[in-house]
Amino acid sequence: MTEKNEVRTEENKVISPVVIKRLPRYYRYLGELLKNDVIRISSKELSKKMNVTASQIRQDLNNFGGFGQQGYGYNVEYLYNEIGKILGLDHINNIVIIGAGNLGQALANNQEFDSNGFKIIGLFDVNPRLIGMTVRGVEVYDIDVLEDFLKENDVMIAALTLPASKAIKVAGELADLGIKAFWNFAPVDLNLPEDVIVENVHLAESIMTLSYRIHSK
Amino acid sequence: MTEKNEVRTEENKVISPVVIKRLPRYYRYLGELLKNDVIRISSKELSKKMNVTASQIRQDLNNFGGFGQQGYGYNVEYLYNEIGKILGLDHINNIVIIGAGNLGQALANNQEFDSNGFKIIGLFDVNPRLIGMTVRGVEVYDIDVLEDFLKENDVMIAALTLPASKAIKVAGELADLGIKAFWNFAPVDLNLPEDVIVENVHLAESIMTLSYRIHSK
DNA sequence: TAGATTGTTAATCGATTAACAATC
DNA sequence: TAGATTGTTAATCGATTAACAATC
Repeated sequence: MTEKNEVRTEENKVISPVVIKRLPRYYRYLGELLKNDVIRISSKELSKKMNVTASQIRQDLNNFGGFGQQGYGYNVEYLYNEIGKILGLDHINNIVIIGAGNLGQALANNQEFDSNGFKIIGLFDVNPRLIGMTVRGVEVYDIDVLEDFLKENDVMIAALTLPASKAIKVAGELADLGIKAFWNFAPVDLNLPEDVIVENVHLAESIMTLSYRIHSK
Repeated sequence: MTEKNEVRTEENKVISPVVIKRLPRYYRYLGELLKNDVIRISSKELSKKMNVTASQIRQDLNNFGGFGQQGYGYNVEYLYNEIGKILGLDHINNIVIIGAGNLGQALANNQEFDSNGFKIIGLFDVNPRLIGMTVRGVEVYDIDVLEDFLKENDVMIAALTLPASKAIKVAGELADLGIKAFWNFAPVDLNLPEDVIVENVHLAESIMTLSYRIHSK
């Protein structure tokens, strides 16, 4: 009996979402260390840099296996690569961006995604003034050709950078066309079938928590 | 003895960050209800809409006071306004955006911030091709005039939409100039004095958690 | 009044931290 | 070997859910 949207390791262990959220930050810090030619690091050293406990780092990593060595710590390059694999960054993940406004263009321009295997292969919009232009070599297509585009390309993720009202409709259509993962920037909750994954980036909610902290001081 | 960056109510109660993060979502749902002329709602009804437990809603709200009424539920407009006050949305929060690229422009163009009291009063960049242009009526200034601008304007928040390498330096300078709250879009952790608040939007980390869920299925 | 629903206490569940034996 | 540090179990802490008396 599997719960909806559960995430499990190969051994079929359930991994807590809070652990998953921390993995990319480990990955970023390890990437920095790697860039600085650091060969090995202990959970204690890393914990100081990252402002977390060494215990948490070891607990988190051991959800996925033993990557370290007693008395030594962790090999930076090995751990970096292993976390990359866990996060699926050893694959190319093709992305379409629905909504080619500033936000869609900002995502297309972001080099950080590229370098982690996220490949933006098309932008889509209804606005004729945007259609035909290119952003970092990626073309903006008429949204009418999206269905055909999806048939011809192996798209893993649809990023939704359009107004809330349109996002719901488009997400439903894309889900019907087989898209199983959405990166949603519209300020709305998409109600999609259970097997569809949604990651929300709610910017207004983000700045509101900042505002809270300012005003509650 | 107060812990660093703690957040307390008027009664000096510590509010958990997980509760704070949920408030904007309540606010959004209540706003929708208000728009649809719904007068009152019970925690049970709201819990169904939002996919959380009624218990959690009542617990969360009661951190800040009793906003409901036994046998009735909550008045939508009243609760909406009260949560708005808790979040500091009854103030105008002036924002400067440092980095006038696509992302900075996307934030400046976002009407959702405006309607919640977040007022973008200036964009700043080093790029002469951007300086002088306006985005939704907001001017892009040379970053050299930022110091003077901050003296003449009551800026609450600096949004950092520039490369990681530059973000650290600029954040330090802005903190020295008295900015106490940062909305950081650069993929780096800013290490600023204890009394400075930072809200991070790490987009690459967001899409990596999505990737994890795709590939761990 | 009777029914509904809150505010709040108690019970449960999950996440974090501490501790330490295993071992490199 | 001695010192260091992991992997993992146990203890603590915090968050969520359940339950229900209070009361509108």
